Amino acid sequence: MNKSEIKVISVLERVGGFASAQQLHQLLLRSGESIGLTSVYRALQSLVDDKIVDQLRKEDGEAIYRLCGEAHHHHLVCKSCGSTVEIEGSALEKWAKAMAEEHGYREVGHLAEVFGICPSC
Amino acid sequence: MNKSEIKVISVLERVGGFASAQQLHQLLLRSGESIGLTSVYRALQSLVDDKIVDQLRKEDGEAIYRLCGEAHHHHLVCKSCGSTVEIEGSALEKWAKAMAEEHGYREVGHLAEVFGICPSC
DNA sequence: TTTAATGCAAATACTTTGCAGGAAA
DNA sequence: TTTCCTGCAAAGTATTTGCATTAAA
Repeated sequence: MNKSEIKVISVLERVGGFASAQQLHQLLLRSGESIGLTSVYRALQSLVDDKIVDQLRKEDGEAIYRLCGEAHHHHLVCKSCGSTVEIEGSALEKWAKAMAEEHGYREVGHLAEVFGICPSC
Repeated sequence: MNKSEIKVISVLERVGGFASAQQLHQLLLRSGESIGLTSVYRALQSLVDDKIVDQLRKEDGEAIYRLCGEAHHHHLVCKSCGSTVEIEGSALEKWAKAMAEEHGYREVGHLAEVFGICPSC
């Protein structure tokens, strides 16, 4: 955990939700921190790898980040405004495991996302 | 509905699931069609506006498209050799629907992929 | 002729990488 | 020293736009 990562975590805490790398960089500069955009990207990437930060994509393809809530979860994403909700996935885990076992697959992982239009859109 | 849009719809029908603009363009070229990447993007954008095509983003930010309301299946993919098996997904559909309803989401879709190491690898 | 469609090339936006200088151990 | 950290500048990638050419009506 280096300086950049600490700075990025603290600004993510301050934001309390999703923000893009560019926004986080601007916020850091405005609060007097000295940090390059490159370091923000590198810190975010490392935090995502360590599962400390969640990464998602807006409709326009820009990545947005926030501090992780729980361990393994999935997302319900609004196609219109991009707002997300973490959802419970034990039924999905079981399904993925069952399907993989049925076909003799080992070291099983999965990827899932549910999308739609949220109530406020 | 112009020529490009018709070509894009037909290749999406052939694909039967999600594909990126770049993939669709390659597929069209390989099947002997003459079309520019620009036209593929323009056709997709127009089809998305008309709600004929669904647009999503992969984790890496690339946009993927599929025909709306199309019944689809899922794949079990081998991380090692890339071979795939079609798997049954009714449990997953139910889960996705339940999660979305619980949060008041409409026009629900989902994206899921299971991966692992296949028996022969 | 008037309008719409097409595609190349350039522009754009976000993100990643190469590399050299600097900090830390 | 040796290793890691930084950030500028350059490169990379997906997508969009300007513009001149072509097809269609």
